[in-house]
Amino acid sequence: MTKSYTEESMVLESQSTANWTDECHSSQDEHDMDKKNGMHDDMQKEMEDDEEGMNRLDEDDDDEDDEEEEDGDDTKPKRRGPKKKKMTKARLQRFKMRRIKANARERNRMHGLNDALESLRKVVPCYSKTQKLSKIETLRLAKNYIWALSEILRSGKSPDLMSFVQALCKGLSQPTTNLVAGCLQLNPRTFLPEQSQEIPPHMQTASASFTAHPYSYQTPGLPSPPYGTMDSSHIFHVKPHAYGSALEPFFETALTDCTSPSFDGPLSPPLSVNGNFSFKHEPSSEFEKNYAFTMHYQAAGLAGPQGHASLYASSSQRCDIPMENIMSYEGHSHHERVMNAQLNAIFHES
DNA sequence: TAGGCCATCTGGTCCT
DNA sequence: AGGACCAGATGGCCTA
Repeated sequence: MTKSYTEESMVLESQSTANWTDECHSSQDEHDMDKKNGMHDDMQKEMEDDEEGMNRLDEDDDDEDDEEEEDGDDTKPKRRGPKKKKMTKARLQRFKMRRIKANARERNRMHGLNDALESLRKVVPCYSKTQKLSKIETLRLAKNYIWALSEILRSGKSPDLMSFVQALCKGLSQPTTNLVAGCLQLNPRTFLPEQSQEIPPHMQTASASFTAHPYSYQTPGLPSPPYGTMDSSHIFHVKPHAYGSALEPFFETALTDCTSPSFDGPLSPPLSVNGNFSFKHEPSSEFEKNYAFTMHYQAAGLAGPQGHASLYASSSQRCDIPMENIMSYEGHSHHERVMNAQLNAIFHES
């Protein structure tokens, strides 16, 4: 393993590996993990040395004071300033010990972070055990998801399918976009830039109106593609509007869609007071059948009409969804449970 | 083979 | 002093 060597670590390197070769009561867990992760041979050797050093720490610690006084080299002129402590064997070992413990903590911390990320993967659309979203894509999708749901809550209107998916995929890489589309049983090409002209006029309108995502990834500081390639403001060449007003057309369109012949239900908020969160987009043509997509979250026990009823006109007014079109999230029931819990929390906390 | 993603180590900084 | 957090560096794995 190549490391960024510091003075201290180089000393460590040269002294420790040569001297501490005896008893090794190393942690089997760490070794297994390292092997699993394809740890370098010399890295493993290093770890072994570290652990040996740890085991011998107690013995050597007793000698520390004596060794610290061994500084007596009279031939060199004395240096001013704070005396730099000599890196004695004991100090080296203490340093190594600290380093080992710090490494372990850091590993645990990162594992905790990864666990949290894994939890996040499970509650955003497109959870798959087999094809995991990358960390960065998970965060981006989650952010888009939260944003989209917030807008639904804020406006109290159902978004149309295409715009919702576009919102989800905003700023995501092409592969992730495909993945999300696949999970939602959509054809990703239907909302990719080069295919935009194939989108039915009403969908183009809806999509175009959803282009003012305030947190677009099309910013100079971000890495070059594939990131940021899905910003629909450049997809549809529509001028971004200011946040807030920008979404209104999107939800207005959704409203229109919901009252169009494609929807047999009345005007309906996607998320009712009872926590019934549902989209409906019944395909009205062969073309649209490709986009069959639904979400249906049943959140029992959420605040009743007295709670957040004011947000939405009536909990009984919903666009219900044909169950045959239910989205194909892996672990959908789990997803639902988590969502229910989250909605519960949201409604009960506010 | 290049690029993306990831796990790990490491040193620095801040806080208790 | 020690722990948490962070960012940089590095090397392994995987895929187009």
